[in-house]
Amino acid sequence: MKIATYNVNGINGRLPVLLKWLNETEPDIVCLQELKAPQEKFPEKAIQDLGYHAIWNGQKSWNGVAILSRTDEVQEICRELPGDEEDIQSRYLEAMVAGIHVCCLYLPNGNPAPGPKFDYKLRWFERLTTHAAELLASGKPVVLTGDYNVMPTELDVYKPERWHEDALFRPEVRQAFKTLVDQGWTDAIRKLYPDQTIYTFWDYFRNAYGRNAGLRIDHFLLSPSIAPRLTAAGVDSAVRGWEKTSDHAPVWIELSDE
DNA sequence: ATGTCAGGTTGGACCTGA
Repeated sequence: MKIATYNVNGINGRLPVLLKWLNETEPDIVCLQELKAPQEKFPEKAIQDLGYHAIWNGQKSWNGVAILSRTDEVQEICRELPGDEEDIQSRYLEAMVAGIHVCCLYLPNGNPAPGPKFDYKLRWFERLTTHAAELLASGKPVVLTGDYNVMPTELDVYKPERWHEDALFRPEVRQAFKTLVDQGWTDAIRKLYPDQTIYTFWDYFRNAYGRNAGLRIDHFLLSPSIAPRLTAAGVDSAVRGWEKTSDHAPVWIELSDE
């Protein structure tokens, strides 16, 4: 079974790219982030026509997450991260698919830092960590995936010295990611490729993709009950070179049958 | 500092967020 995560950066603006990629790679389960579309503007028909069930949590202009499945039904569990009833940003969606507890998240960017946006990012991270601990304690097979907006280590940044003050790389944020992973989660890409330079994002400026000036900020965290099933993982980086494409590339993992 | 996108709008040119 293949599970993918993809920050599409506008699902309607990038729809041809999304559909082409789905057709070519046929992931079983897909988590999408940055839909940038209100609930009623999700391209449900186009995605259904490719054979996918979908649930989504939309929002006008910004954010927005979705979970797609072409195997089993998607049984929604919740559409907000617990811990702040005043948080109205659509950044979280959790569902049961094919016996797997799938959590799709779009962690706040946090720039400029320091500032209220950075504070919001850290609070969001704390809420995620609290919720993740409960999921771990349940013992269920859980996949916690999406755009974390964090480069965990210097290996995940093309020029670390330029990013130390950025909200995606500041020590507080890297520590927050480490605290989360240290609960017992497996970073799928790093488990299989501990020393390789692997990026999932290249910004639109200065030919970043052409120069491979990238970041690794989209991650798969696996609970101990599912991590032993991990057989492969990768980034469909060629998609980043397509016309009218997102600044992120799709990331995927392959799981063996139980 | 630079640079490039998408979505949105006190309307086709500028704003925000990334």
